Amino acid sequence: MVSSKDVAKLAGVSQSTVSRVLNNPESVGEAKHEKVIKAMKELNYRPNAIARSLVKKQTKSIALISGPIHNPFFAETTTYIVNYSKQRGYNTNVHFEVFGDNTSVFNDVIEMQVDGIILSSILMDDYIYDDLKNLNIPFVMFNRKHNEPGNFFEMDNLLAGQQATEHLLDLNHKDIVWIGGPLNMSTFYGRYEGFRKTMEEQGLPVSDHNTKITDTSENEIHNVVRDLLAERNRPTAIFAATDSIAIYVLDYLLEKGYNVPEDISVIGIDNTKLSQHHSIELTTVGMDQGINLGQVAIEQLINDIESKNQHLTQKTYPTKLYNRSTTRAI
Amino acid sequence: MVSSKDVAKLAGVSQSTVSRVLNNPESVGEAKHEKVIKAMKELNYRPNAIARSLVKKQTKSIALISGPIHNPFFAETTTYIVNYSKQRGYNTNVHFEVFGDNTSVFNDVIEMQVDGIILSSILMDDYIYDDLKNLNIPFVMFNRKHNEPGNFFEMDNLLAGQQATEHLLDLNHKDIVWIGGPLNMSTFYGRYEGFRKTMEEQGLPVSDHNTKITDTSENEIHNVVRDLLAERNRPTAIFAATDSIAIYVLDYLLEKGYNVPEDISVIGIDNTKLSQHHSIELTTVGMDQGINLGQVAIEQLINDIESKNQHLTQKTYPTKLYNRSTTRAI
DNA sequence: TGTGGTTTTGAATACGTATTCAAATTAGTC
DNA sequence: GACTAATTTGAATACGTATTCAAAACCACA
Repeated sequence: MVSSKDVAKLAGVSQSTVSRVLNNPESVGEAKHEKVIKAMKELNYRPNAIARSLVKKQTKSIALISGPIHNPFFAETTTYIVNYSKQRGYNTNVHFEVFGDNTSVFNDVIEMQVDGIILSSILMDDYIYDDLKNLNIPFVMFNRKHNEPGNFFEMDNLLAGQQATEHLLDLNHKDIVWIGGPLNMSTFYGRYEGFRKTMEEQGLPVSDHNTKITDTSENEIHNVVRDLLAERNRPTAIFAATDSIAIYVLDYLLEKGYNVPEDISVIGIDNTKLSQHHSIELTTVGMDQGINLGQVAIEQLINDIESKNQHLTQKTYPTKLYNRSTTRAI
Repeated sequence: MVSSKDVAKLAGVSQSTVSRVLNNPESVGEAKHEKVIKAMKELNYRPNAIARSLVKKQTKSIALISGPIHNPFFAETTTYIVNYSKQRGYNTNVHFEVFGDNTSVFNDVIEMQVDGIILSSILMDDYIYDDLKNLNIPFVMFNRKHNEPGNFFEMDNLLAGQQATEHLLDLNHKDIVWIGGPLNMSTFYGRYEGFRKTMEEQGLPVSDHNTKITDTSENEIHNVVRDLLAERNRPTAIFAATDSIAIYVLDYLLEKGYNVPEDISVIGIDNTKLSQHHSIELTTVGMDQGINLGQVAIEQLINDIESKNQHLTQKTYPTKLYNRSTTRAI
C-alpha cells in the first residue's frame, strides 16, 4: 500500500502538499506540483478512500435497500439508482430485503456510515423507521412508504387498485381473486384497499376466500394458483398486485394448459418493461411511461445529501390502465 | 456521532476497554463489561466501520462489476452474490459495466479498498487486467474471462455455440444469422467461434452478411432485426448469442406480426429463468440446472479472501441444448 | 534595500477504531 | 502474609488522509 507519505518522500515535499495536489491543485506551486504528479505516477499511487472518509466524515456512498430484482420493477430501479449515483460520484451499497425482518440489513447499513439511504423495503409500521430518523442522515423511500411522514415517491396505489378492479368489473367479472403480499407493505395495502372498496361498491363480497396473501415468491404463487384452480368454482379473473406476481401466475396457468385470457383473465400492476413484451402483453396498471420511481427518488436523495435541505418531498403519481391481452370480457 | 470515547467516559473506563468489549468480550472483567454494555445502549452507540477498516486494513466489502441486470442472467447472479456476501459478513458494492470503457468504474473500485472483486465485465484483452493484478487483492471473473490466466468460472462457450448451431442445422436451416456482442468479450468470442466452425464444417459461409455485432441494447437489436427482415432473402433462423438478445429479437418479431417458430426460428444461450417462462419457451443452450456462475464465483472469492490461498481456480462447465418452442424444422 | 502583502509550504493535529506494551490488579499457593 | 503467576486494564500508538495554523518564501513597489 503506497500512501501519500511515500509520495511525499519521493517528491521531496510534505504529505500536506501531496494532499493539496489532490484536493486543491491551484494552491500549490508549479514546481512541486509537477514533482508530486510524477511521484504519484511512479509509485502508482491511489488515494485511500477509507482514510479520506474518516476525516471528511462522508463516505461518498449510499445504501440501497431494494426489493428482489427478479421483479423487473426493482431491476429497473436498481439499474437507474446505481448508475445515477456513480455519475454523481457516489458508490452504491446494494442490499436486498430479507422478507419479514430487515434488522440485520439495517445494522449493516448504519455501521457503514453511508451518506444517505434509499429504500423500497420498509413496512408501514416498521419500527426501524425511528432508528432511521435518529441517524440524522438523509433517506428516501420509493415504492413503499411508512406511516410516519418522510420523503417518499410512490404510485397512487389506491387508485391503481381501483382502476384494475374497475377494468375487470367492466368486463363483467365477478369472481375475482386478489393475490398480493403482506398488507403492512404500503403498496399491497393501497392496491388491496382499492380492490376491496371497488368490489364492495358493487356489492361484491371480499373475504379470505378471494384475497390471497403470499410472500410473493414464485413457489408460493404457484401454490396459491394451484389451490385456486382446484376449487369447484374457479375465479374468472386474477388480480395480481404486481406484474411480477402476474407473470408467475401466467407461467403456471400456461404450464397447466390454460389459455389466457380465454379461460381466465389476469391483470397486474406496475407496467414493467417485461409486461410490455409481445410474448406476454400483460394488461396492467402503471404510471405514465417515463417515470421511474428509482430515478426521482435517487435524484432527491443526492440533492438532499448535498444541500442538507430538510423539507419533506412526498410524491404520489397517478396511474392509468394499460389494456393489453391478458384480460377479456365474459 | 457517538464514539467509543464517549462510551468510555460514560462507563468510566478507557477507550481500549470499550473496543475490547466489542472484539474480545471474554478478556474484560464482569463489572466493567456490564458498565460498557449499559453505556452503549444508553448512548445508542454504533461502531464506525470506516474507522475500523482503516486500522484493520480490511473493509469487509467486495465490489461486484456486473453486466446489466435487465439481462436476467445478471439479475440472477447479482442476487446470489449480494445475498451470499452478506451472509458471510461482506457488503457488496455494485457497479454496472460501462459499455466500451470501464476505466472509471475500476478507479472507483480501487480507491474503495474493497477486500475482493468479482466481475463479469472484462474484455479478453482488457488492459485493466494488469491494474487488477497489481492491486494484490483477490479477484475472480465469472461469465467472461481475460486472455491472461486468472480465477474464472464460465460455461463452455465454444461448445454452446456449436450445440446451438448444430441444432439449427439439424432442423435444416442454412440461412442463419448470428447476433451478438463484441468479439473481445470471451462469451461472444466462444459462442461465435462455435457458430463459425460448425457452419464452415458444413460448407456454409460465415461473413459480415450473417454475423451482426451489436452493443446488445434493445434498440440496436431491434435495428438489426429490422434490417434483416428487410432483406430479400430473409434468414430462416436467428442465433442470438444470449437469451437476453433472443428475447429482444422475439419481441420485435412478434410486434411486427411474425410467428415464431413458424416464420423464423430463434435460439438463445444461457437458459435463464425467463427463457423457461411458458409465455416464451425459448429454445436455448445452457449449463446443467442448478449451477449459478455467480454462486460458484462468489464462494471462491470469499474463500480466497479469508484463506489467502493463491492457486488459480478455473472452471469451464459443459452445456447442453434445452429444446423448447422457438425453433422448428423447415 | 526595505516594507507590506500575498502565496506557498510544512508541522501538527484530528477522524474513530484496534492493538501493543507495560502497569496494575487479582488469584493461587505455601 | 508473601510471593509468583495469571488476568484485567489503560496509555500510547498506528492506520492514511484533510485541514488548521504559523512560518517561510516570494512578490511588488517605493
